[in-house]
Amino acid sequence: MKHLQTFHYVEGVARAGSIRKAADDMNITASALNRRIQRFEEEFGYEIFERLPRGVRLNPAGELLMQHFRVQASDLRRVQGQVADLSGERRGHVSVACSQALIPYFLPAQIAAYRQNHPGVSFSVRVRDREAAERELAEFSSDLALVFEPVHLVDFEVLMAVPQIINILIRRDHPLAAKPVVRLRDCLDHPHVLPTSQYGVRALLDTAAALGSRPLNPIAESDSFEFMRHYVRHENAVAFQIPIGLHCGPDSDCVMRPISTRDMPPGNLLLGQMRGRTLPVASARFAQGLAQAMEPFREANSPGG
Amino acid sequence: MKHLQTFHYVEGVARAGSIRKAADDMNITASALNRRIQRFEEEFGYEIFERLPRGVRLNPAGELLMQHFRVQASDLRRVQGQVADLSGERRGHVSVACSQALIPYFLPAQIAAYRQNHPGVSFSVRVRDREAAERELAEFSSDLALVFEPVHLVDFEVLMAVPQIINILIRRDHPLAAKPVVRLRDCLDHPHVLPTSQYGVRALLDTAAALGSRPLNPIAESDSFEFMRHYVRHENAVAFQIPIGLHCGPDSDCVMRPISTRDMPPGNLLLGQMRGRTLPVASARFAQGLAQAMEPFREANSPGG
DNA sequence: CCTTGTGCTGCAAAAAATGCATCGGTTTTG
DNA sequence: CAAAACCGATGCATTTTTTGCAGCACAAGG
Repeated sequence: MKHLQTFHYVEGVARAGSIRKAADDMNITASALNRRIQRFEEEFGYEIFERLPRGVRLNPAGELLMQHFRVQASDLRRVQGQVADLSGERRGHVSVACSQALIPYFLPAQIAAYRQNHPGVSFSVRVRDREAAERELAEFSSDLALVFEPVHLVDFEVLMAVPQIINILIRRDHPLAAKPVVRLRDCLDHPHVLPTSQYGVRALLDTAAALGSRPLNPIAESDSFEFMRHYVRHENAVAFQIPIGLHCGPDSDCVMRPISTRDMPPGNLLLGQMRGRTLPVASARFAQGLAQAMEPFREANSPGG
Repeated sequence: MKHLQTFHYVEGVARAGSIRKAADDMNITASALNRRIQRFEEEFGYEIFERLPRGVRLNPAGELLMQHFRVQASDLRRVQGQVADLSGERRGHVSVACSQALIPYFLPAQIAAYRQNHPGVSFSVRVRDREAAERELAEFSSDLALVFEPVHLVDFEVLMAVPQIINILIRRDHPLAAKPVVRLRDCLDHPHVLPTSQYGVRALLDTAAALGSRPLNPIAESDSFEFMRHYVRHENAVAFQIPIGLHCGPDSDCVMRPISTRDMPPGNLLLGQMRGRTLPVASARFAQGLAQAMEPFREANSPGG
């Protein structure tokens, strides 16, 4: 959209931290870009960048303005969606920031199901840790966030919450597979792999371990749940996962077992949006569908096994 | 602001109902304006005007877009206000749509008081009947509305409400001046002047008269409270007014007397804004002050006498 | 049937944005 | 301590975009 060009340029400069770099990124001359900024500052009435010896940086006024631009751009997309809707097209675009756990099974299935009814709607799926997912919402780069145990919850409007008991993922021949429910201390006695600290599962494990005064002693740590999932097959270790993230069929070589709630409280898987924002039609509908689909996972133990 | 130029043009065309007329109004050629519209429609992806044989008219998509533009423009002003605020200027502009009753005493005093502390803030005061005031809010042409007995209340977010007992305004030598509280039927026995039907006072009188099965029989009807106020001096008639609208000092030749609440329920004087909107700093502050100043008028009878 | 008013379009002129080279400044580097 | 590397700003020629003018086709009203 043409009249948002200024926004695009300002954003580029803010991101690059220098007009020249930004100009390079956006295939424009530094002088042209520089003048665009100057022109805009003039008509806006205030400088929005502070000029540093090594470049530029948004000043508070600029931050305010950027937020305004983001809202504006997002709202324009919403209007376009509504217009498409009333011309019977049901088009649109939905962008979701989500935790890794949702990537393999849950989200693909949900999106496919939604697209079956609305082929005109396209999706962006971004894997983000809890922190980044919330930031995406605030910056209007994502419409929805689906995260396990979000950190701040400022500007995060909860659309749906389902408690999730943390499960361990082990091989069928692992000694712990015999019990239907396992204790945390038993898990820690066996070799275990842990997610890195930016993940909600790790945060819960950290506090639980501290309370039980049993130190975590991971043989491996990773920011990839997929890695951990595959690793347990090799060394017969214990991995941790929330039930919604994994389906262990009866013919799978792995099983899941819930950790006793006496050791660890369930964490919350939250579906949320930017507080106060009016979502585009497509996103709102999709969120509704997601919420419905999340319901069965409420307090769910390891499904199958 | 440059990037809102399209908005300005679209609005002009929508208002004029024809591209050529709008072009004339806005000092631009019809061809240039026409092409702006076309270009915009192209990049927006949908037509926003329906072409009629005698001109153009916004289609539903266009209506949606206009609303978006209005929000956007209003939000930009808010941001500019905030920026001015953080550079310590405390500038801004407040626009108020209000009923006639507030014009002579209440609003001038309030605005003067506010401007004493914030000389950088300017004001627009528009006299509007209840209907128009609410429309102004919805179209973002006014930040605040101060109306007696609003009609629809959709999109009207109430910031403050004070009940107002309708008073009669009469000369000191009028027979009804003897009683501290008057009955409606007694008023109707005397010659009386009434506001026209778009006003809240009239609406309340209409229903009360209907309930008491006593017909209204105005010797004069006017849309100007000022006219009615002066008329009572000439023919010794009865006029109706809400207490906040008038100060009758002890040396005045007129007095006010409340109508018994057995005959008429108090109406509400409401201060409101567009639902869900974030007001500019200045407007929000001023609204706060207004609300405080309204408090003493709660259920107030004729002040002074 | 002609007049009036509409939106639309080809073409030349005017206006705006861009690219290039360069200046004056600060920081980094050798 | 000087040279190199960046930085934002600016003057000027060029390119791109926008505008104005004139005229077209079409529909309504007299």
